[in-house]
Parts: sequence; C-alpha cells; structure tokens
Amino acid sequence: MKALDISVLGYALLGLIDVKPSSGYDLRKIFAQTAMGNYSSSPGAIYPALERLESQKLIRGVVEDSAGLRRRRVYHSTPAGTAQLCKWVSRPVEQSDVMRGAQELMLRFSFMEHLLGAEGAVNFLQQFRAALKAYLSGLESYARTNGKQLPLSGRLALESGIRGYRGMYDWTAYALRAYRQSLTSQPKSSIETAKGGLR
Amino acid sequence: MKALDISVLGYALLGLIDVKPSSGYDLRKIFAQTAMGNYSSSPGAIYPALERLESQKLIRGVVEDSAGLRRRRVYHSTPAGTAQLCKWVSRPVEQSDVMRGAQELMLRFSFMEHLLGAEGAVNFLQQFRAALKAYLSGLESYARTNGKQLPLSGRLALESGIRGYRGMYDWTAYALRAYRQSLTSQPKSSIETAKGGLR
DNA sequence: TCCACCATGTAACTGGTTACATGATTAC
DNA sequence: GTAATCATGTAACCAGTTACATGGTGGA
Repeated sequence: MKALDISVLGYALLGLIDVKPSSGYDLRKIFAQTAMGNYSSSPGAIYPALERLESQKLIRGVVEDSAGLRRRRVYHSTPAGTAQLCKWVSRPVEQSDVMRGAQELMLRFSFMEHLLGAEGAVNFLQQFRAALKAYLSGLESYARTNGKQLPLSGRLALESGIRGYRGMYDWTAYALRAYRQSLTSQPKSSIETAKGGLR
Repeated sequence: MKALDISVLGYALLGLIDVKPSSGYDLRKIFAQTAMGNYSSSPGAIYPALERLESQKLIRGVVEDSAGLRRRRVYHSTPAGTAQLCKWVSRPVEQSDVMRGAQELMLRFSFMEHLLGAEGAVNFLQQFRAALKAYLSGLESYARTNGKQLPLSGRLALESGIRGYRGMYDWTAYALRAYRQSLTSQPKSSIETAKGGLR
C-alpha cells in the first residue's frame, strides 16, 4: 500500500469535515468567508479534492434530500479519515515546515485540540517553539552578516520576516500559558493525562 | 498581444536577475541558502521558468565559457523585462494579496527600491499599511464574534494570524520611519523626486 | 418571467514536484 | 580513479486555476 498522499487542501477539508459533516458548498463558504481564506475555495479545487478523499475512504458522502432544496452531498469522516488526520497533526515539527511560512503548522494546530486534546497541543507548541528558535537564530545571523549590503527595502523585507517569526515565537509562549491555565482550572482530563503517554 | 502572465517564481527570478545577472545555478543557490527559501529551488522549477522568461524576451541568456568550468548560461534582464518588473511592483495593493499572507507583497517590496527608488517604496508602504488596517479590523471583528465557539487551539491559531498581521502593520510604520530618515539625511534624490510622479 | 442564490460539477491548461540523467572539473 | 561539486536539463505526474455548464428553488 502506497503511503496515500493528501494535499494541504485535502487535510483542511478532512479536518473541517471531521469536526462537522459538511457539503462541498459549506466548505467553499468557509474558505471564502472566514479567516481560512488562504485555502482556495473554487469548485474546481474543492470537488475533485473531496472525490479523492472519498475514493481513499477517508470521508463518505451521503445525499441529503430532506429539505426541498437541491440534493446536497454531505460528507462525514470515516475512522480511517480521522486516523489519517491524527497522523498528520502528530507529525514532528520540521524546520522546513517553519521555513515555508508555518501556515500548514498553524492549520494542524487549529485542529489539534479536537484530535489530540490539550496534551497534544502543548506538546506541539513545545516542538514548534524550539523549531522557531532555531530558525530565528539562523535568520538573525544571516541578517547580521548580509543585511548591510542589501538595499534598504531588501533589508526591511528581511526584517519583516524576522519580526513575523519572532512574533510567532512569542505567541507560542502565550499559547502555552493559555493551555497551562486551562489545564489547571478544569482538571477534568485526568483520564486523558493518564493514557496520553504517546510520543 | 495577450497580457503575458508570469508566476511569482518568475517574478522572483526576474527581480534577482535584474539586480544582478545570474545563472540558473546561482539562483537555485539563492533560494536554497538565503532567506528566500520559500521559493522553490528545484531544477525542475527554475530552468523551465527561465526558459519561459527568455521566450518572452524578458531576459537573455549568454553562455559564458571564460573559466575552465562547465558552460554557464548567465541571464541578464532586457529593457522589456525591467519594464515588466516595474509594472508588477507598481501594482496597487489589493486586499486579496494581503489575505494570502502578503508573501508576494513582501517580495515586491524587496525589489522596490532598486526599481522605483525611495518614493516608490514609501508609496507602497502607505498602501500596504491601509490594506493591512482594513484586513485587520475585519479579522478582529470576526474573532470577536466567532472566537468563543472555537476550541482553544482554533482560537489561538486565529489569534496567531491576527498577531502576525498586527506585527506587519507595526512594521510598516517602522519602515516608513526608516525611509523618511534616509530621505532627509541624504537629499540626493531631488531629480528623482521631480520626475517620479508616476503612481 | 426573470433574477438571485443554492449546489454540484467538468474540461483545458499550466506550473511545480519528484526523480532521474548527464557531463565537466577539481581534489584526494 | 573516484568522489564531490558545479551546472544544466528532461519526463511523468498531478493539484489547482479559470471558466463554463447545469439545474433546482424562492421571491419580485
């Protein structure tokens, strides 16, 4: 069995469907209207992606003809789909993911609590923080040695990147604080803590 | 004549070549080793992109057989190429550009001083700042109304996006200050100021 | 009747990914 | 002689873009 590959759009769709069964049209609206606007929305992307996911048995579409409206094909995730999602969000954080702008990492994180619980999120944040620190120090040393020979706009563009990553780095601390707070204030997850030794 | 379209990678290559004539191998190294790591580097992307640019007469490659090394095809930009670059960096800042993460905008900015001078950069920064402000207020109001029903990780991911854009917004102020300072400290650009009315 | 919206598709094209191929030069 | 590096290419594949097609429903 080849290690079935799924595009980022595919994971975005799978994640949304796993949280809440939806039709292609619903998903398009989400991409078009919410903060997930980067992912691309057009029917020519979404419907084929859904078909692929269905052919891989990661989602299942059922036609809902209840209301008087046109037939809607509502997809829900299968156990295999949820498992695949878990595998994806559990992937170790690579420096290459960080380099590419960390968008995919943030997508993973946004689904993380639903899939792995607070412990998974905390673990991810720690990995992410370490990767950011490493990448940042590389960027900063690059800027120190090469910055002077760049035109002002080039130097400023580079600095914008550094600021962005430093902001993310600070955000990880903030997010970790938020999680620690939520874990202490409502210690309902003692069972999950006990079984959650994975990785 | 159809409005010849150029991919972002194409513009990145064209911009680098315009600054300094380079071979495909040089350009690959830049993408692989410097902070421009997002752009994709592999020969299967770069060489065809260069061929396209050459067939559009935006760059010209000359084989350099001076040293004992293997023949290097060094590309330099043509007047048409520089003109196309100018058109690209002068494009008005669209909110959709901002939404997609502003990476292309930052690429444009990094070449801007070389192509349009300080005035162009300042003008761009003002547009960018306005677009960011508008997008940010939209994002923030979205977070205010929809944030509560998201899981913590989803809310934090959204907040990370907002922080990133706010950081860019602050950066525009910083960059404008840097430009104002450079303009007053060395007012050598009076000629350019006079002729530089174009948008 | 006609428009706007809901909802799903499809077909052509194209740029990027992956992986492989080649061949010259320098250093050991 | 062989490994590493310089340097350029090519071929198969595939996901996303653009644009068009379809057709049902509710309201003016």
